[in-house]
Amino acid sequence: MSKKTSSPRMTQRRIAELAQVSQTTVSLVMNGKADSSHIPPETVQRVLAIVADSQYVADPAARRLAGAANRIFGIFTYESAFPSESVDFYTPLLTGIEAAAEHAGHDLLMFTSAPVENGRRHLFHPNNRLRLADGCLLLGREMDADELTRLVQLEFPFVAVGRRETAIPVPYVGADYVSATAALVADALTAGHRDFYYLHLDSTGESVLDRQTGFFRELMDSTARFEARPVSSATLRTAWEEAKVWRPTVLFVEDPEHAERIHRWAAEEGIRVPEDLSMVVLGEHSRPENRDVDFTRLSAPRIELGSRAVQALSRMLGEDAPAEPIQELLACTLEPGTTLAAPNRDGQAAR
Amino acid sequence: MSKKTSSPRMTQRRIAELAQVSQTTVSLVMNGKADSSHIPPETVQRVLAIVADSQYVADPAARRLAGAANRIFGIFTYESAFPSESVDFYTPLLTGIEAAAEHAGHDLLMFTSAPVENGRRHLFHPNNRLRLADGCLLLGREMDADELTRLVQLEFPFVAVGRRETAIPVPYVGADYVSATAALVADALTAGHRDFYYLHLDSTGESVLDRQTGFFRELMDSTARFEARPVSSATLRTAWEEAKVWRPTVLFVEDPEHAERIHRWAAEEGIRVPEDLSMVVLGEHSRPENRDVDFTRLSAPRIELGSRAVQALSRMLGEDAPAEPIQELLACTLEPGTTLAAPNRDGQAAR
DNA sequence: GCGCTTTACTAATGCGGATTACTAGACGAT
DNA sequence: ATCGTCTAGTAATCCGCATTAGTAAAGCGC
Repeated sequence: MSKKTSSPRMTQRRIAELAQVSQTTVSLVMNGKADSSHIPPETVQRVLAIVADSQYVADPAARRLAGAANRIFGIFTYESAFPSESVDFYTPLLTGIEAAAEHAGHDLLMFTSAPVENGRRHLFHPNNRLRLADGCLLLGREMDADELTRLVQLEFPFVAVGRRETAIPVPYVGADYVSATAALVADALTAGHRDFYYLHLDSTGESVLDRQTGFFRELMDSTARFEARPVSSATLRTAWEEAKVWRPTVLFVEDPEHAERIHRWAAEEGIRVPEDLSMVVLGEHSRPENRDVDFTRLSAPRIELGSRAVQALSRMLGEDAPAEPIQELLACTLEPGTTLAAPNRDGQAAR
Repeated sequence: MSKKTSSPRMTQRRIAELAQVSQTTVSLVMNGKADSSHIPPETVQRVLAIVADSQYVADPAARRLAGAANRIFGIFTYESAFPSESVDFYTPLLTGIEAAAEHAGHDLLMFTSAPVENGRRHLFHPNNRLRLADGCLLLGREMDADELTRLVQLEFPFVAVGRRETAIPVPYVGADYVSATAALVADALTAGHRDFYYLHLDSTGESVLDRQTGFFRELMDSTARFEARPVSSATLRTAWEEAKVWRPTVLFVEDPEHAERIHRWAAEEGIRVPEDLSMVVLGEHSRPENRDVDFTRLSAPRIELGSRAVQALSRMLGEDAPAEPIQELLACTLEPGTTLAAPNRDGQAAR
C-alpha cells in the first residue's frame, strides 16, 4: 500500500533499494531468470511484492537499448493508410492486424512520419524509428524492391502483406489471385463462354500479374479465344469500344470502378448484362456496399491476411524461427454475383 | 560513396572515428547545437558528409533514454479500434489523426496490447509502452477517470478526443453536442413542434450528457411539453410503446440503430415519418451509407477532431506550452435529412 | 610575458535495464 | 586442513545518445 512516494520515477534501482537487493537481482527476477541464477523463492517474492505495489513499469527504451524485445510491431504502408481512396483497402487489413496484435499482446507502431516522394512513402529516411519495433509489416499494392533488400540486409524481421517476387525471397502472406482468377475463368468456360476479353491494369504489381497468370493459364489449355489489354481510367472508353469490336461473350475487368463505368455504358447502349455480355471483376479496391451492381468477382480474405501476417511475424521472432522465409498464400472467396451467365449464342454483344 | 563496411551498426561513435572527431561533436552537429558549441562550419560539413553517405539513423531508444523527444504519439482506444462495431466510430478519427501526424512528421504508437477487462481496455498495465511516446491521444466514448488522473500526476502529456469533465481539468478536443442538439430542438420548435420525446442512452459519458443538456436547455425556455427517457437495445420496444402513449409530435433518438428500428416499427404500424411523427437522431456510430433512412441529425466533424487533437498535443509539447489545459469544442454539422417536418395538428402519432 | 577571454573541441557521466563475470560463504569429499 | 562445488547473490559493463563540465590552444590587452 505504500505507493511510490512522490515523483522520482520508479526504476529497478529504487526497487532494489526497497527490497535490499541489487538492481541485477531485480532485473533477473523481472525476466524470469531467477531460477537459473540461484535466487531463492523468498527473495523473489520480496522483490515481486514491492514491484507489485510500486506500480513499476519497465522503461521500454532502456529495455530496447539493452537488446531486449519490446512486443512492438511496426506497420508501414506505402500509401497513406487512412485517407479516402485507400481507406477501404487498408481498413480490413488493419482490422485483422489489430485483432491479432491485441491477442498476442503487441503494440503497433505506425510509421506515418515516412516522407512522401511522388506519391510513395519511403521507409528509410534519416529519422526512421524502425529500430523501436521488433519487426514490421509492410502493406501496399506495390513496394520498393530496394527497401525490401535493405531490410533483408539489416536482418530486420518483416513480413509483406501480398505476394512479393524479388531477387532475394522475402517473407509474405498474400492472396492466391492466380487460382482464384483461374477458377473464375473455369466457371465462365463451364458456363459455355469461348470468347474472353480481359481489361487489366497496367502495373507490375504482383497481384496484377498474378491475375493475368491465372487468366492465361486457364485459357491456354482451353479451346477458347481470348484477348487481354491494359487499361487506365483515361483509356477505358477506347478500350471498351475496341472490346466491342472484338465481340467477347465475357469481359474480365480488373478494376471495379472500370467495371462500374462499363456496366453503365453497356446499359446505355442496350447491351444487357449478363444476357448479352457476362462480366467478371477481379479487383476490389472499394467496399462492396457502395456497388450498384453485384458483380461476379473474387474477394481476398483481407482481415485474415492481416492477422496471418502478424502471426507469421510472431513466428519469425520466436525461438524456433524458420530458416526459410515464410511465404503463405490464402485462398480467395469467389463471389457468385449476378453478372456471369451462359453466353447468348444468337445475339452477341455489340451487334 | 563508401557505404558502411559490413555489419557493425552505424553509430555516432563510428561516424566520429571516420570524421576524426569525438562522439560528442557528432551529437552536437546532429542536434543543431553546432553554432552554440563553437563547432566551425568545416567540421560540421565533414561530419554531415559522413552521416549522409553512411545512412546513419539515430537509435530512437537511445535518444529516448537520454531524454530526447522522438516524435511519436501514442494512441489509446478504450475500445478496440478496428473490430466491426467500432470501426466506423474510430476510422474517421484515425483518418484525421494520421493525416495530421503525417503532416507533422510523427509516428503513431497504438497501444493495442492494453489488456481488456470486462470490455474496457486499461492503459496502465505492467508492460505498457507509454513512455516510448512523447505524448498520447485518448479515444473512446467513456474513459477511466482514475487513469486520466494518473496521467496528469505523471505529467505525461495527453489529449482526450471528446469533452471530458473531471475533477482536475484535462486537455481535450471535442464536439459541441450541446449547441448542436439545442439547434436541432430549435429547428423543431420553429417547425411548430410542442411535444418532444427523447430516447437517450443510459450512460454517463460526456457526449451523452451534453446532448441531454442541449435538449433541456432549449426546451426549458420554451412553452413546449417534453419528456426524456433512457433506453437500451433491450428496452427499446417498451420505450416505443410508452412514447406512443405520451403522443409526441417529434421524437429525438440518440442511437441511430434505435432510430432505424423505431422507424421500421412506425412503418409497420402505419405511422408515417415525418408526416405523423418527426424524428431527429443525435448520435452517429455507424456510417451514413448504411442507412436506409436519411434522418435529420447532427454530425460531428470526426476527421477534424482527430487532426485538431494531434495539433493540440503538438502545441503542448512545443516550447510555448500553454499553462492551462487546451480545451476545444468543434461545431457539429446539422444534417437536414428528411425526417423533420411540421407537426400534423389533426392526427398525431399513434392515434 | 602574464592573465583573460574566446575558440574548438573532448572526457565523463547519466538515462534504465540486461547480462556477464566474479565473489563470499557454506558444504562435502579427501 | 585443503580443494572443489554449489548457493546467493553483486559489481561492472554495455547499449547509443545527449549533455555538462572541462581543457588545451590561440588571441589580446597592457
